[in-house]
This record gives sequence, C-alpha cells and structure tokens, in this order.
Amino acid sequence: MDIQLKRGLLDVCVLASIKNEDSYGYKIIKDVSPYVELSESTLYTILKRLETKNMLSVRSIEHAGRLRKYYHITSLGLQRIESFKVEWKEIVSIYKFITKEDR
Amino acid sequence: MDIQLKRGLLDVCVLASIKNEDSYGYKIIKDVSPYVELSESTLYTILKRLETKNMLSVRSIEHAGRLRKYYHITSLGLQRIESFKVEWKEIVSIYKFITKEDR
DNA sequence: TGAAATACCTCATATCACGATGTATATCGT
DNA sequence: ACGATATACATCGTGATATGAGGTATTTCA
Repeated sequence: MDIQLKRGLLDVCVLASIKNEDSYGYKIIKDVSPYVELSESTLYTILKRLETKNMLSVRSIEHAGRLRKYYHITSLGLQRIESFKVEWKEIVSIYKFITKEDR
Repeated sequence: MDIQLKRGLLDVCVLASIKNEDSYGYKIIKDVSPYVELSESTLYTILKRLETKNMLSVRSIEHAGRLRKYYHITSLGLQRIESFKVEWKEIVSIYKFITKEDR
C-alpha cells in the first residue's frame, strides 16, 4: 500500500487497537498488522506522538520479569476516533470524485 | 480535514481531474477544491512530482496572451488510478477495523 | 546452547503539504 | 481612467512524519 495513504490512518488505527482494552507495543503491532503494515520504529514514534498529544496515557507494568508499557486511551483519543468518522465521509466523497467516469 | 489523511489522496485526485480532459493548474484547483482543499503551492508541487514520475505530460499553449500549461495523463498515470482502486479496498478494511465496536 | 520470540528504544534520512512571496496580464466595476 | 479582483504561473523554507538500521535485554523452545 502506498506510504502516503497510510498517513493519518495509522494514528487512528493505533488508537482503535487500544480503544476497548489497554494494550502494549508488541501486541498492538500484532493486532494492527493484518490491516496495515507497521514496523516497530513507526509504532513507537506514533505512541510517543499520541502521548504528547494526550490522546493516550501510559503505565509500566512488570510482566514475566520484563517491563511492559500499557497504553490507555484518553477522552481526547476517543474524540480523535470520532472526528475520523466524520472525515471518513469526506474521504468517501473524494473516492467518488476519483472513480467518477464522465467529467 | 487532517493534513496526513490528504496525503496519497491528493496525487490521485489531480490525476483524476485530468483523466477525461487535459487541464491546467488554475482549473485543476477549481475542479478539485470542492472535494479537497488544495493550495496553489501544493498543486504545483504535485504537478512537478507527477511529471517527474511520468504520470503526466505537459505542453504549453498560448491563451489570451498568457501562457497556459496543459497537463495530459499518461498510461502510468492511468495505472496509478487503477492501483488506487485496489488500495481502496484495503482502506475500507482499515476503516472497518477502526470502527469495529467489540474487540 | 543458540536461535527465535518478546519487548523496549533512538537516530538519520527522505518525502511532502503549505504559507509566504513573487511575477505578469486580463477583466470588471465605479 | 484606475484600482481591485481574477487568472496563471513559479520558488523557497519549514515542520511533520514513516521507516530502515541499529541498539539493549530477557524468555522460550527445539
């Protein structure tokens, strides 16, 4: 898939993957990968960005001797998902413009 | 609309706007604007990029004393539109992932 | 024992949208 | 006659960002 097309989708994908249940980096990749390719470096960049924007909160939990950082969605994160749903309508109208045959 | 979401959509929009009839910068903006906001600086950047990628060809035509650059879509440009249609299915599946309620 | 999986992180690079800015002519209202 | 607006092109610098390459450390399993 085109790199540029993924932009804007990725942030919301990550938010969606923690929406119903807190999750951590490694698991998020597993969950999202079937839908969008997502490398580790990209994910951690996104997680940091979303944290800076207060769209998620973090808490470290020890698990099997290793540290895990669990990410929890905030109300701002939920709002981001909602505004994406609005933007989706615009995207669909753009899609129709692109695929329109006679113009 | 989110800046990032536009990426990847813009190039294809421009290609779609010249698909059925050759067009020029100023007209392309008028045609595309109702669907996506598009500034002049952005458009000319895109046109140059698409030309470099051989997705369109250019020819200058004198019109009312002023120069107009008409853009014509190439077979590579048409291919780009077709591959977008394939990518669209992926985008829809991502949308479903994002809006899925129980996970 | 050693490879693969789990789990985190950083840095440099390339791509790109866009505001600001600039040039020049035509048209239209007053 | 004149100034504003529309038409039509172009460039540059900035900020945002996806990703490959690299790094650390533990656990699991063949």
